[in-house]
Amino acid sequence: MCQHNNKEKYYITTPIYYPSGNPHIGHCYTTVACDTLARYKRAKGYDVMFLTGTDEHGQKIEDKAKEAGLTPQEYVDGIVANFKKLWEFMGITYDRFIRTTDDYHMESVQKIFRELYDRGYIYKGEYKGKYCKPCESFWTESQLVDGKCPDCGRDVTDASEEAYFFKLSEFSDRLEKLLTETDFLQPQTRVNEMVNNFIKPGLDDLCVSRTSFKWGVPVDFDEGHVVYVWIDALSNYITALGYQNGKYSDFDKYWPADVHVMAKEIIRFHSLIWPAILMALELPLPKKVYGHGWINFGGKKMGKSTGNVVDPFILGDRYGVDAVRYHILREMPFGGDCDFSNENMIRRINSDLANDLGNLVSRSVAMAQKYFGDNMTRKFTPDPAQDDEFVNLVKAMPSVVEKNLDELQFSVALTEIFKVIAAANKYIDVTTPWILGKDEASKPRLSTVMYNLLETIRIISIVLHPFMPTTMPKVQSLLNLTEEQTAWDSIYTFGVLPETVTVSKSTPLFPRIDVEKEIAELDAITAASKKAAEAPAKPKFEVEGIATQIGIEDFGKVDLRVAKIVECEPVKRSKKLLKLTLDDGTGTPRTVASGISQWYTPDDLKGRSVLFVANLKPAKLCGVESNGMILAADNGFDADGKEDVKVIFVDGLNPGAKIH
RNA sequence: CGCGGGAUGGAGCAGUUAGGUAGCUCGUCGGGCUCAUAACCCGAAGGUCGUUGGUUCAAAUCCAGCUCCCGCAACCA
Repeated sequence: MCQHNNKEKYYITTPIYYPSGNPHIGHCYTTVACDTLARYKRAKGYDVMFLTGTDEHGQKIEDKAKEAGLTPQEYVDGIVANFKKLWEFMGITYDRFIRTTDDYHMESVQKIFRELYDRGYIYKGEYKGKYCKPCESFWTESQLVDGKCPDCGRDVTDASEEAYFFKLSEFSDRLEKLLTETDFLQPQTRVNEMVNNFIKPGLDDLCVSRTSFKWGVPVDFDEGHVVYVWIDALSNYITALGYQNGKYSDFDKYWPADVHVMAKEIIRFHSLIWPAILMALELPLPKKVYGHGWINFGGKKMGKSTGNVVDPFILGDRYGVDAVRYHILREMPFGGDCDFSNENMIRRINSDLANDLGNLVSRSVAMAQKYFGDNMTRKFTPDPAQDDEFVNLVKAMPSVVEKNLDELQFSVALTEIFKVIAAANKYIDVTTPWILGKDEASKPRLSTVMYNLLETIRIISIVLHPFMPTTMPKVQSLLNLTEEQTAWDSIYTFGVLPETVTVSKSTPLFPRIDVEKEIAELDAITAASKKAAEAPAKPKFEVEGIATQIGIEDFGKVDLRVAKIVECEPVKRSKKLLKLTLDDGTGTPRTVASGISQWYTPDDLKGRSVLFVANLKPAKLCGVESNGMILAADNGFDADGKEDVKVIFVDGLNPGAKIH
């Protein structure tokens, strides 16, 4: 073990998670990966700082809390407790947990915001959006519901509000260099995506304050403004070390971070916005940003409706936390996505953990006891033909594992370890201990074979410890290993195990799972939880509140007409739009785009008559100019729980007929 | 022509950067062993490497076109 006085530091972070819902298996992956790396680095003697936490501000939290009838703080407190419970359950050894609602963080954010302002990187400008006067609230285009205020359903007007902007555009060149000329962003395949999508088209300055909601860090020099997510959330990586606050004081020690780990959807924020903020603050940049893939289900992104059992608590309870940790780290390839299924997980647990690893330990320990009792003494009797290849393989493994762990290639590291496990099982077959055990004269040779096996198990137990922190100590206690014999640096030497090994009786480390029975049970759980989740949502067809009263003259402004659909085709580049050509009675064909392709195919619509708003201002949607709006009803939810929309057909009426 | 990823034996993947007998895990079938968690070891079957064309002595690999899948972004008048 390298016990230097000045231990090298290692600072690793997960993102701070958004607690608008409970944690799921995706959060688990990121956090388990970081934990494994943190444990590995600690074992190697690094002074590790492993940070995780939660990003608790913003409109969405405000809304969710309201829905639940709680204050935002009460709401996030509840969810954050669940996150912490899960991390404890999964054996996560984070050193610090930051919440953006922590006083010290909020204090730091205010100072950082002011510092950026003082340095001239933040300026006051105008944020354009849609405004609902009665509600006094701003909305973005995408928040609108049918072009109306999502709160009250009334019309909104173009308006702009005061907002602060960060001069992201100024860092364009430096960011491009950072991405293309260094290995800052991992995996490299993401670099093109960032450069082509965001840098080349030109980076816009970033809106970093809002006045439309209150749940956030107030801008301390301009009342009414709240710091928007970017500066609030990203700066957690430095405020948690005490940057601009008195809570902690190890910024100088741990910054810059050695690696920020995250899922790919937020790579953009960490590879563009975050470095730019740090450049503006004249702080060192993190050494590496690593974006991993997603855990999908049946090739599709994770979603509530997929109905898989993905509750990490349930999986951990049934199979053991270490098995879950192993599976997700083994399955996720470097940079890519992986597919999660209960079948795959159970199969992998059975074959890798029960059959190969568990059984290897079990049979080795059992033989040692059977032939030598509790204390086995090696009488060194090598057989190069049988031993050398195997022992050399074991000796070569640690450095390969370390290399892959350093590069966050967990699945490759595990594959390498399990090659040794397979080789050990084969070694037993080749050396046939049960034959050696029959003859007293071959006992010395037998003791050597057993020693090689137990020594291999010792080394494996150390390299697997960061991945499976609950199970490996059990293995080590079977061999009654001392602290030196389980130290990370001892894996480079084959022969650390003492000549006389004390062996304890073993019980199966990973019990075999009955696949069919287990799948059936999981399916039952899935069905039950799906039912429970849907029960309240399903039958509900809520009648929307009636909008505020209008005069007849207001209604008169809307020119409703009958039209016959003569042509209909999907709009390229769009998932939801259909392009309709209408006969509106004027003799001039009229083009209208309608977001109904989820519910209707072109053939459903051709030749049918519908109602539409004829005097709506034209708008361009995905390259199609739309001159009007087809009337349709929000018909609640269909049998699958999906939104149901029905176009109002009026077949037989004359195109152009006016509705009043 | 918005951006990116993918298509390899029944399933899941590696191999593509620096062209040259197509590899791994699971599953299937046959055999071996009996120390072990009906586990372990050996062997076999099974692939025109999405498609078309090009470069080359030689292409899963390089080039061009096409098809399909997934995601991001945009959009849901």
